[in-house]
Amino acid sequence: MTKKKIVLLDGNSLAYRAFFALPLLTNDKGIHTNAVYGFTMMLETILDNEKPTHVLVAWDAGKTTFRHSTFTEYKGGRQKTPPELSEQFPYIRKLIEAFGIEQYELDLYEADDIIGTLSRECSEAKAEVVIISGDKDLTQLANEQTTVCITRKGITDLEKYTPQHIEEKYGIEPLQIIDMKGLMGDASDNIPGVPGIGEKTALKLLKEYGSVENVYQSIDQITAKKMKENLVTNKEQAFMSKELATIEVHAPIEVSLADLDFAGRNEEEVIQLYKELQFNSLLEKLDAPVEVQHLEEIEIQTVDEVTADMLTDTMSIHVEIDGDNYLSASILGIGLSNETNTYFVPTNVAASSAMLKEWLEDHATLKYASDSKSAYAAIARLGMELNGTDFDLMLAAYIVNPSFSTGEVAEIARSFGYHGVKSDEAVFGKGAKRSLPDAEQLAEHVARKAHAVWELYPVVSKQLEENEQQELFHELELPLAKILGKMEVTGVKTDLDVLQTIGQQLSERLALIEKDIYEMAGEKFNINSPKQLGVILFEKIGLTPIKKTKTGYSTAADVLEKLENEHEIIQHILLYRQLGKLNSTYIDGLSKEIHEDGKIHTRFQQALTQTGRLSSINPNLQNIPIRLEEGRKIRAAFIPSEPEWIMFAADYSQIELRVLAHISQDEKLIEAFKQGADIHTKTAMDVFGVSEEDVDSNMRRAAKAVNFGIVYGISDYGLSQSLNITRKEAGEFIDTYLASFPGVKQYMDDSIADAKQKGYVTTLLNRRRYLPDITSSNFNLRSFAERTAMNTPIQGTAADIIKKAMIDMDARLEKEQLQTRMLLQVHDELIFEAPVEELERLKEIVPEVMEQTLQLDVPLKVDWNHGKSWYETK
DNA sequence: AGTGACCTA
DNA sequence: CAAACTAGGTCACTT
Repeated sequence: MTKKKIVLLDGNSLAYRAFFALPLLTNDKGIHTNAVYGFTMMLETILDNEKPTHVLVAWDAGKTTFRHSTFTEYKGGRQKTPPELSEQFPYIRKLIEAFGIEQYELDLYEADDIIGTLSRECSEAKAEVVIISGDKDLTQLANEQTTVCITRKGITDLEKYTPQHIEEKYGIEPLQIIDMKGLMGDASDNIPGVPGIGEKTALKLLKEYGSVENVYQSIDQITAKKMKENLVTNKEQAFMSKELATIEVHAPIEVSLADLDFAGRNEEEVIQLYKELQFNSLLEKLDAPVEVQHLEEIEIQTVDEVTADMLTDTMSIHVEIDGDNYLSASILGIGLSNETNTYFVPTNVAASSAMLKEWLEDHATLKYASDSKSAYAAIARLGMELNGTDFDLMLAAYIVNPSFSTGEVAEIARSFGYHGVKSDEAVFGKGAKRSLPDAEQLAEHVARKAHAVWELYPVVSKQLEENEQQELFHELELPLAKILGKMEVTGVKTDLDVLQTIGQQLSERLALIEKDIYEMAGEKFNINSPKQLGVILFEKIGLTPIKKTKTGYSTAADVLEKLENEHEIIQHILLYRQLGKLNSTYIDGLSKEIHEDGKIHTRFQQALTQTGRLSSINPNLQNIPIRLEEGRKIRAAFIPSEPEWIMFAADYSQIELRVLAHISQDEKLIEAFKQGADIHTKTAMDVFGVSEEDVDSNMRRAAKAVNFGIVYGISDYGLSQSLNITRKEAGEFIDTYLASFPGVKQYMDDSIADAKQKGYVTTLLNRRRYLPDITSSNFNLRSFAERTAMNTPIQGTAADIIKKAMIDMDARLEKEQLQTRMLLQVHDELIFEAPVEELERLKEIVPEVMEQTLQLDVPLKVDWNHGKSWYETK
């Protein structure tokens, strides 16, 4: 007989974990399904990986447990279970049943105790036990037979706690986890512990004394005065905490190993349940027919000729592309819809229709687009223009809430309660299995997307109205989409020869460095593999690892820099990495992106970032090297597309700090910018309390780092890292800064308070970002939300400003009938190509337009440069 | 598909 | 106490 293997799952803990790890999903009946889905994924993975002979899911019985008679406040202060999760518990139970797994709960006891008791019984019987939970408390149960798996991140990533792992991680034995909890407490269970003692201190005490009892027996040996005092005053509390943290391994349970036989799941029941919950991807895996989504009946007409009666004053439009790159992938067809009709126009029909062209180009007929930028660019490829765009579903949804915009019509539609359109994945498949459906299905899908836009127009518009974001949408994002489309289609001329020459030189240098590294290491290995590099540096050469990653030793640049004096191989590796990056990403990567027209056509994602910035992809032209000269040379490859033209670049100086001055209304900061002072020097004067002449370069550097930190939502740790000083010193810096700029301090506090009260923060032009984690009990999540609350209005307002400047700039170029073309935006910078005759005019209007686009209480300042390539605009 | 490393503002 | 400063994209390696 094969050896028994028992898997014990902590039902409540895993359900919570699944719920919070996944975004809210709903089935067509409006029941939330994310926790059930997550739980299912966990179950499938665990059963697959562990192949157990016996399984049990243990549940907490109710609110009151025997621990409450020890401490009435046990698990006090917990937020009540969200209703979206509560409604899912019955489904999780059904699911477990369908999987053929036993479930058990016991009055007055928690799931922990059931698991503890069973695992004791099983390990006494020498059976192998695997415990799965999100609660680290359970690690006290680990022993030679028992492994405790704790969810790490997401839902299927588990950290396995064996006695060895606990020893490595904490330096203690599993049972001492209880002592650790006794000393440090546990905020989530409201176990008090001893004040002032956290994980680090608790472990130190345990390594020295072994247990809570021994700590108190040897209390006189403890020299740290404050800690000793805390220990003495809270002695009772420490023992009580230890008791609370102890899992009962002799609970009066009525199940035993024999009851937990796992014979496999009932396929039919599982399929039935998956259908009800609409777990389509899981159904596919089971080779079960996916329930056909019930879609509202609409009549769709595929047209072989566009006729006048089809095209009305207002219609929605969706241009379907084969893939996501509308600049190069083929155009599959156009969907058009209004209140009476929905059409699919195949690409060849559209391309040859003068009637359609006239309608598309007419400013007086209004179009509601699914994604107007892609429509502009795609329609331009058919030799037509798109005018009269009055709505853009993707942009509108993004403005209402930047977090739920994937750019897919079906997904946006669903989040606004419209279910009449299938997801692209359902129609095309995904990954390697992606393929075009037959003509009829394609026509229906495209037409339905257009119809969805029509149906959603009033819904999303109303939301924009309620949020007071109509202006942001109509005056900023919508006109910008057209300009960005134009920029993408224009593209940037790129000189392949320049790239190849640099690439050649890089390759030669890399070969030499590679040889040196192999010699110093004494063997050949893959320098690009952090894993192999770690072995060479920290095992073979014997350097001291400074930081660890999840998978091994960290070999990040900041770690290596600290080791630079230890071994000469380090600097070679750093150089190899730096040059290798240039070669792979910038030389090879960019070369591949040059089209037949000799240009690179990036795409700007307008509905992606949480702050309102743009991002650039395929390729990313917003991260071309500049900091180091070797990389900067890449910029020489970006040149004007016409002979005798020049590149012209203009950037905002200190835009984020100016925005901070404006929105915080800090008098000193405003004054500094009004005087046109060097802001870092001015900051140094205030923070160090010296006069301008006495600010040395170190002070200025420190002040600059503080200014950056302030913009990012500062922490003492972050600043200490960037300045290589202690956390304490960094903290003092920040305090001094905030004391001398009280308006900034006030702004920081107000932003967080605002986010807590309203649930979101806003920019100057009323862009929103929701921050649900701002009230989280998880320190990490909450801190992150707080920094975001401080940073987003600043970064987002700067994004608003340059977007508005782009619109003004485009209008100005048009008005003055200039040939100059706007090519790129890099967050605080605009790059143009221009005929040399227009240079003098640009020097005047570019800074003027950018500086005057919005009136703040501080002036905006723009610097500009020009040259024969992007490299020369410095 | 996820991770670590490194490029930008 | 614990964890650790904003927003992105791409590459190579690994699973």
